[in-house]
Amino acid sequence: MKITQLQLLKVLLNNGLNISEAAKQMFVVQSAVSRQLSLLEEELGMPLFVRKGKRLDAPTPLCLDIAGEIDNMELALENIRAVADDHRDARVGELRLATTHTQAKYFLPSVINEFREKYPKVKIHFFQGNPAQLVDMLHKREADVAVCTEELQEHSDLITHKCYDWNHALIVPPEHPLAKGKLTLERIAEYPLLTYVFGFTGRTKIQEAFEALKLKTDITFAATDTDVIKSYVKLGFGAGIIAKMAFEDKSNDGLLLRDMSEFFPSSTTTAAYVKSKFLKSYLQEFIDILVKHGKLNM
Amino acid sequence: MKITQLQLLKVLLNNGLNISEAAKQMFVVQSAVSRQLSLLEEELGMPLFVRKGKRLDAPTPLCLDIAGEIDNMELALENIRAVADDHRDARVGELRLATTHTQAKYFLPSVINEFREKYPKVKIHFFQGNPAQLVDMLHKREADVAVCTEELQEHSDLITHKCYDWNHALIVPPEHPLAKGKLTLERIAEYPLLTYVFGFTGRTKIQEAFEALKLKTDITFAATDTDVIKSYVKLGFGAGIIAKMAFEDKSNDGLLLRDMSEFFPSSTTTAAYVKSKFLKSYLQEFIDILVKHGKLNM
DNA sequence: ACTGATTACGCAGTACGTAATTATA
DNA sequence: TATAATTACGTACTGCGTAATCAGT
Repeated sequence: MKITQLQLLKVLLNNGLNISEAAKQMFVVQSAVSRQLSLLEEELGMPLFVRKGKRLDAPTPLCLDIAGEIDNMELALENIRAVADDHRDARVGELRLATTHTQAKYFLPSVINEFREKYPKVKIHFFQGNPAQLVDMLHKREADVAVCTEELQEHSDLITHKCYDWNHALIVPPEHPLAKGKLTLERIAEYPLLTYVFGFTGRTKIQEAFEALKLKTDITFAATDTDVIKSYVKLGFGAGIIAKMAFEDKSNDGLLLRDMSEFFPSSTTTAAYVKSKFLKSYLQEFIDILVKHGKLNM
Repeated sequence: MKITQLQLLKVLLNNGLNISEAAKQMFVVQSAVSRQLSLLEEELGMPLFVRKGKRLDAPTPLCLDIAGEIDNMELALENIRAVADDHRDARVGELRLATTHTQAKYFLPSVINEFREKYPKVKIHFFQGNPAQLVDMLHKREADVAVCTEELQEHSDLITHKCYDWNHALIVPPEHPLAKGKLTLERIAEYPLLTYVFGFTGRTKIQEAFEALKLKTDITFAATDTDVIKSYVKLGFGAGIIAKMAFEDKSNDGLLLRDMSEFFPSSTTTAAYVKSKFLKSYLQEFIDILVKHGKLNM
């Protein structure tokens, strides 16, 4: 049983059981993949895929049962390499950070700044996505750490660190009716709204608050990031509901901010990584900085 | 990075860092081991052992950090093989059972009997040892399941199943003064006692009960198994304190049993296996039978 | 016809063994 | 001196690539 044979199996599962495609990803020719797969099946004494003629049609139950163990093995191997890298030189390496636009733009800059000062030689890679994608990146080990607001606590195979709590706020142009007077959800619901798409930054909490009062909202427009929402609010498309901290920015030219913390429960921004992952020392420290800056923000 | 290179590292650590010895265990010559070790060190970019001239003197911190991950990897590989074996034929294989003498003799026979009827083709290997050794065997994966009374619940990397509770009892020859009259710990402490050695079958509970009353005991004789204790009790060496269920045996010829459940807290016999181990279907069922028979005993 | 998988065969890299060398107890 | 580790070199094996064959869309 060879490491590459087992990895091959995962690659096949992730590429529609296409041997040719798997071969490309592993930088070998099809015949090599075909043979290694046969050898592995022979060693295990059972087929890993049901064939339709010569094509792979579906994974066998055995194959699926094995897949999880291969994940464990790959993680162990990556950890071994990480441990060695850390012992060799704990100040170099890369940090693959998966996060959402809002966190990347409004929370992380100061964190990254402090981190870069301490570890100038660590290459930082940003990956953006929705929270579900971020979790997926962690599981596939394409990212080391994820930072976002939703979804993270629910996964028992992730270790999470609370960074900070925040609330939502309303942004409107000065001439908008909601710019003045007492705010209520009932009043707000009368106007077109712009906010985040589902799965992002507390969108469900917004939804639930309105629904709890049986209010129908006119969410004209939903985006993944605050900047887009702001732009359209400026253009007069309606009132925006955004993460409050996303307002602390120079480019708000003229928009008014109104607190909405009384209407929606606060959200928590969280950092996470996979449970049995070995954290190189600079990753460990990155998490520490994240949490520290989170506390400063509160 | 090759599987065998990583396994080699564990073998070295388990054999006093002796390359020649490791070579024997891996069925290759010394030079092969030496070279593979060098290659691994080269790939990791750091030495795994500090050398004293040409001999390995001590593992580096890196080496120790890596060792745990290698365990995970080996476990994953063993699980893969086990899954495949299970899919190929779930009725054959081996069951490596680590247990103490008392459990092997008085609790397990009926369990083994039922199991063998269902799985006549599974080879059963018994390993005996003290509870600490049993745990060690699980960790080194030299045994699949351990059954004993102590030590198991405290290990968070083991999954445990309660089998049954039991109490201690006193055995004496008919002519012994303790054969008659009301039993008290004070009275018992006046006579020479025979019981289990430390680390076995509730010995600490016996100790603690006497100490709680500030009684000094004369434990003349301690053994790992009940049979030996019985023999010496018959020879008049003193009174024996044994697991009560160990009396249900033909060969007690003449010894008297007196219940002691009021003096010592009951003990629990438990089955355990390592947390992330894949259990073949017959192992799963073996555990079920263990628990079932445990309940019958209560 | 075209895409995709298997089989056959030659070549290259890797790992082992034997043996010589060097170092330690 | 005996034991243990490294280095050198020849050999066998394993895994890849090219190419031909076979099967499905």
